[in-house]
Amino acid sequence: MNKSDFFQNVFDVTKLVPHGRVTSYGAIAHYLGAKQSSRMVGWAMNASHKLKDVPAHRVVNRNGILTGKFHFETPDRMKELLEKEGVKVVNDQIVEFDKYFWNPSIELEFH
DNA sequence: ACACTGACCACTG
DNA sequence: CCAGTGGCCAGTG
Repeated sequence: MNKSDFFQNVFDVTKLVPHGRVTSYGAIAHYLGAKQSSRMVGWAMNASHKLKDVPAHRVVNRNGILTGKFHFETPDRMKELLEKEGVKVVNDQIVEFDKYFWNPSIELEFH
């Protein structure tokens, strides 16, 4: 996997996050075999602004905090999108994050 | 070419 | 337990 593939894979995995579920930067990085490149996942999200079909709002940090909210059109946009999908957000943090967490390393595992 | 910055995370002492 | 730190690497000045 080369570098540009990494970015593309980040987008692909993000698109696979089911409606009403969320995942984390680290989980995506880990799934792609680069768990220490979670920062790059965030960077990829930044680049995903142009691609409108990437649900960047379903990607938060490992604590379920909406760290990327200020990169949306408005700071409340991310929360609105999540709550529209049934995910509760209080104080910029996802309530019962464990319940909604979608781990690609498990869900997309090949058997 | 160099230094610094991130929408982060796991490890260490 | 918590603060510090190293790793990752594309972009920017």
